[in-house]
Amino acid sequence: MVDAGPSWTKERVELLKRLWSDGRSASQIAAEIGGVSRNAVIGKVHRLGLAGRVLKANGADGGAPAGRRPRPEAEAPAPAAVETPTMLAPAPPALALVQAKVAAAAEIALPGSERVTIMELREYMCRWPMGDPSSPEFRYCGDRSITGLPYCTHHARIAYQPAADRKRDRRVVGFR
DNA sequence: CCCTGATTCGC
DNA sequence: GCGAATCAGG
Repeated sequence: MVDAGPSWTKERVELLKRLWSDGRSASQIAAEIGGVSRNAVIGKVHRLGLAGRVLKANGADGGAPAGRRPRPEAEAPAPAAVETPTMLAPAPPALALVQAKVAAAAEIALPGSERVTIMELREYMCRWPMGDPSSPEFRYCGDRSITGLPYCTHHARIAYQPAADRKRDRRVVGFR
């Protein structure tokens, strides 16, 4: 006689609780437990009333009307939006442009940096300029950008510095 | 394109 | 009760 299948046994629930309170993500917990999806983990967590970790550093935000759409009877096609490379052309702040030149002159070879031309630039790619925009060698970072932001995590930190941190000018060494 | 949790609803 | 689908966001 085999068991009816892996369900939320005491063991698995306790493991879930431990991992969740330990700060593990739902997908990691799902992989750890096995046999369940990340959605299953989240669903169980909510049913257990464990949801709402005081952790708000991630994309979790209460009050968002989500959920499965209630059985669509008809579905109208949506017009396709065309996006040309020109539309993707960045308009970086002057400060960022200067810093980009600094990076280009100093240390471009960042690990994991893809570097793409404007034609290769995709919506999800980092639009941080690298090199002289007037040069044929001009490239963009091309690394995976943060969704909703034009830059990758690395360049976003540079582009979006808190006002307090920007108060003092950064000395440009070896470039002017 | 990767990822996170939150919510709803058919089963 | 379960969890896929969906949503909202980084």
